[in-house]
Parts: sequence; C-alpha cells; structure tokens
Amino acid sequence: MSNIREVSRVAGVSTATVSRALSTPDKVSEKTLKKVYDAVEKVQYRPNMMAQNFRATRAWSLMVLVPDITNRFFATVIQGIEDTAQKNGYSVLLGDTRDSEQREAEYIRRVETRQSDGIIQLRPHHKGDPKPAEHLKIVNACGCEGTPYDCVRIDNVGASRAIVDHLIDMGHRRIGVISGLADNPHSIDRLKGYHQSLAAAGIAPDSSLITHGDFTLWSGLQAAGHFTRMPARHRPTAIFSMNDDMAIGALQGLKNASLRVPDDISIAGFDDTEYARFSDPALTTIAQPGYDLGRCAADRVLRLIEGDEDATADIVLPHELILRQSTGAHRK
Amino acid sequence: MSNIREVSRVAGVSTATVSRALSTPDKVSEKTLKKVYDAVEKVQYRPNMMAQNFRATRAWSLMVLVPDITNRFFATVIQGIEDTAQKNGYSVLLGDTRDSEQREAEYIRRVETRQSDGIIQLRPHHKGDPKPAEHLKIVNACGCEGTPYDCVRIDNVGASRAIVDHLIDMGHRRIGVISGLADNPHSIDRLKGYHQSLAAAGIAPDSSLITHGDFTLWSGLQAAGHFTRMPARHRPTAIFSMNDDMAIGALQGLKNASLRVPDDISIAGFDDTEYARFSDPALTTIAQPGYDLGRCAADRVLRLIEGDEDATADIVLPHELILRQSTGAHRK
DNA sequence: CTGAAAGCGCTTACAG
DNA sequence: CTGAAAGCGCTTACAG
Repeated sequence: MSNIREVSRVAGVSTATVSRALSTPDKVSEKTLKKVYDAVEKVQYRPNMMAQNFRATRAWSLMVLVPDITNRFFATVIQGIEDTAQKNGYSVLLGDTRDSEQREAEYIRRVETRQSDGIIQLRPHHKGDPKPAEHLKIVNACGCEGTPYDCVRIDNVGASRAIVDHLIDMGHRRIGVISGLADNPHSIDRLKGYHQSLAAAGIAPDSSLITHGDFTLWSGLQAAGHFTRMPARHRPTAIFSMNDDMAIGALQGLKNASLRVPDDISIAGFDDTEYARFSDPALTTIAQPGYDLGRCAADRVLRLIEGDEDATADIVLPHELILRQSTGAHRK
Repeated sequence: MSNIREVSRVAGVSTATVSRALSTPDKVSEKTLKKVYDAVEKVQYRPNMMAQNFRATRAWSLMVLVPDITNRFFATVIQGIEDTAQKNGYSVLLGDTRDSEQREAEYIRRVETRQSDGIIQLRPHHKGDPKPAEHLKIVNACGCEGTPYDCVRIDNVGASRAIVDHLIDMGHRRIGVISGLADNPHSIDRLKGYHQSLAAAGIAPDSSLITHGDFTLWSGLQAAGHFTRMPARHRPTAIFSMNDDMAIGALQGLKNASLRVPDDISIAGFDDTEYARFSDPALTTIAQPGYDLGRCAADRVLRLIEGDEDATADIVLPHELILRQSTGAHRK
C-alpha cells in the first residue's frame, strides 16, 4: 500500500505538493502536476481515506436505522437515501435493528464515536422515546406528526381518511382494521384517520372490528382469522390493512375461509409496494413516495451535517389513493 | 467532543495511561483506573473511532455489493451478513449497484481507499469479469461454480434438476422456462440443470419454450405473455421460473389469459422468499438458505481480513425442494 | 505501573 | 509555486 510520501519521493517533490496537486491542482505548476501524476500512476497510489477522514473529522457516511431490511417499502426508502448519499460522496452504513432497542443503541454508539456523521431513522418516533442527544445529526424518514426533530413523512391521518372514505363511498359501513402494534405511531395516526372518517359519515365505531398485526405477511394471515371466525352478520364487509404485506397475508386467510375478494369482502392496503400490484386481486392501497422520502431525508441530514441548517423541519410529501380490484361496492 | 487528552488532564495522568486503562485495564493499577473512569464519565468521553481505526489500519467495515436491495432474497442474505458483522464488531456498508458497472466501480474504489476492509459480492461472477485485484479481500455469496475467488453458494445445477425432475414426475413433457438474462451465471447453471433433466427423461429440448426476464416481477408478467400467446397445443403444461418474483409476475399473466394454475398449467419458482408462500396458489419452489449464505460469506471475509486463511474456498450449502399448490399433475 | 516520545497518512497555515 | 513543520486523536515500544 503506497502512501503520499512514496509518491513525493518518486516525483521528487514534497508531500505538501503532492497533496496540493491532488486536491487543489490550480495551486500547482503544470510541470509539477505532471511529475506528481506520473508518480501516482507508477506507485499505484490510492489515498488512505481513513487518514483523510480522520484529519477532516468527517466520516463521509450516514447510518440508516431500519426496523427490517426485508420490508420492501423500507428497501425503497433506502434506495432514495443511497442515491443521494452516493451523489454527495457519502456512504451508507446499514443498521438493521430488527426492532431491538439494544441493537439500535449499538448503532447509535457508532455515530457517537464518529464512525458516521449522521443518522436516518426509519421507524417512527414514539411519544415516550428520549429525545436524541443534541449533537446528533438525525432525521426521521417515514415518521409521524410531532416528531421532536427533523422529519420527512406523509400525512398518515389524511391518507388513512382517504382510504376509509373510499370504502364508505362504496357503501361499506362495517369496516375492519388490521392495525400495526397498538403503540406504533403509524398505527395511532392511521387509526385516528379511520375514526375521523367514520365520524364524518355518522358511523359508530366498534372496537371488535379492530385487530393488530406487526406489519408482516404472517401477522396479516393471523389477523384475517379474527374476522373470518366472526359470525357473518358481525363480520366487516371491508378491511383496511395498515400495510400491503399484512393485506397480502390477510388475502390468503380470507380465501382459506372461502370468502371472495372483493365480492364477499373488500380489502385495502397501504404503501403500494410492488407486490400490491401483483397480488390476486391487485390491492387498492395508498401510494407512499418511498424513494422520495429517502431522498428528502438524506438531503436533510446532509444539510444538518454541513451545518447549513438549524431550524427543525417537518416535511410532508404527498400520498395517493390507488384504486385496484381488491375493493368493490358493498353488496347486500 | 472530548478527547483522550482532556480525560488525561482531568484524571491527572498521561494520555498513555488513559489509553491503557481503556484498552488493557490489567496493566493499570486499581487506583489509577478509578481516576480514569471518573474522568471519562465527567467529560463524557467517547473514543474517536476515526483516529483509532486510522492508527490500526482497520476500518472495521464490510462493503456489501448487492444488485438490488429491494429483492427480498438479497435482503435476507444481507441480514445474515449483518448479524455476523455486528457480532464481530464490523459495520456493513451498503453498495446497491443496480446492475451498474460504474456504481460497482465506485464502491470498489472505496474499498481500495480503505473505507472498508473487505467486500461481499452478491451478484454471481461472470466468466468474462476481470479477476479482482490480489489485495482485495472479496467473497462471493450466492455465486456459481467456477468463481475464481472465495464463494459461498448452493448447487444451482442440482437445484434446477430437482425442480424440473419434479415437474417431469408429475407427467409434464413440455416444460417452459422463464430464465434470467442469458449471460447471467445463475441462468446458465439453472438452464444446464434443466437440460440435464430433460435429457435424463429422454425429452427433446425445444428452444421456443425458453424465454428471458430479469428477475423482477414485471419481467415475469412479460414472460408469461410469451407462453399465453402460443397456440394451446404448443404451450408448455408447466413452467420453471428462475426466481419467485418472476413466477409471481407470471401468475398474473397466466390468470389474465384465463389459464388456471395448476389445473391448466403448473408453475414453479426459485428462492422460497416469504412471498412464495403467500401467492395464490402458493408456489412450489427451491428454498435457498439465504440467511446462512450471508452468514457464511461474512465469516469467510472476516477470516480473510484477519489473515487466517489463504486457500480459496468454494462452500456449497444445501437447498430444498418445497412442494406447494402451484404445481400439479399433467392433465390430458 | 507510569510517562515522554514517536508515528500512523494526511493537510494547511506560514514563510519564502 | 513550493517546502518545512505542526497537528488531527490515538497507541505502543521504550525507559524508568
């Protein structure tokens, strides 16, 4: 592994000149430049970024804290983050927390020890979470309203209202919900939208219509059981699942119980992952701009890191209701 | 941001002693230890890993080169890598190449400039690829036979044979293939297995039965069109798709053409991602040990980095044929 | 058990 | 335009 001293020796100049030739070539004469470049070529010099970064006190990397990398929606957000990071010369460190607080703490420690310049957190900030240390550059992507630091998100309450309104417009009055974990802020916000829609339509809420999963395919299948086991007249005629994966899982549960979708029961998802389009029937869902959420969040941490920014931002990106075949009119 | 000098000042000892107290406490007296720990606490000292790593010439990070992070199979492999890395004190740098050679080159450059200690490459090594530089610590996960450096993989030829044999056992003789890109080594190996099975059963190959996708859901849908547009008597009675995503895409194409699976046509996938179980009908497929492939590959680079190893390894992990409802007996 | 000193590979203010 | 020198935060061989 050659270093700058070796280059300077071969080129017959000082290390300072080599450094300048490489970083600020217009401060160096043509002739010297050539000598340096030739020497770089000759000794196959590659700068030692560990040394460079150490000196510059900049790791040029971003830590992404993601609950579950196999979740396609999160993977899309990460693509947005990575493209932006890459474009700005930053690397992305993967922190797959698997919802473990201990793992999350370990990753955050890496940022505190300067292995990373900033954090993008993909799980929503819970009400009870401690506020992150003042000096941490952190942005929440896919968060919720009320996050006490920078946050890029959609209007979860409004999106939820849009989808429940759609179901109500189709004539449904008994609308079931497959929520995420009860204390998850996404669950809370989307449930709020659900209740707002019911209230606006004059439909009395019924807690037996609400069941909880954990955003995985499996939990969606389990959740469907809650509804299929109900006597038919109590059963909802439509279900709002808080993500596509649980909706896809539920689809299987409904079919196992010989319920036809949407003829016997409608179901809608949330996220518009690629699989939503390929389920049978294709899912009505809310399209979240995953890639853009990642891109914006990355832009934001980068500005925090560069120090261009101090005011806390709450950026809300648009969502869109996507109508497909899994929802249909209520049939008497 | 406090540093070791500040700690030494507060503790009233030298920086050397602080360093020793933190890394080799048994070389330091009890009394001094306490003074140091108190000072660390008082000034909220966090070691600067950039300095530590620079001095140790070890980045403590692994670069993962992945063609597409949204592919669930790859995401699972990455979980195996990350758990192993984490356990050994390494971070994972994400290099989502999107099949771009330019991006791949940029990521490799990061390793050459010592931002990372080693590489795990998730795309298979192509015959024509240049051999990576001698000093690079690189392991191929999910590779193919004949990779000229360390490789952890399954027996793609054998797995392909297992699935095609199954279709033949069910009475199918016209077996279509949805391959990946023609020059992809996985495509090549799996096609080889397909041909071996046909030959063993005395079935003449028919190139009109082979079509190509790119391992995405969409391309599977396109590929299905190739078969549904055929006159019925030329159409295959079973299809082997080289991954689950394309099979799921194809499922939709077959349904659009009013073909029932498996009554009119059988289809099998490859990978056994979580979605294979939740498609309708659930997919017959080959289970690849994605998590273990990642774990083994990470173990391997780690050994390369630690210098415990020099012989090139070719590690083959077991696969398994998973029978579900998407394949059935051939009906006359 | 402890401290003074050197050095990892780089960059930059300073002087010429 | 160029070089000598200092310094980023840490560790460790050396001497005591």
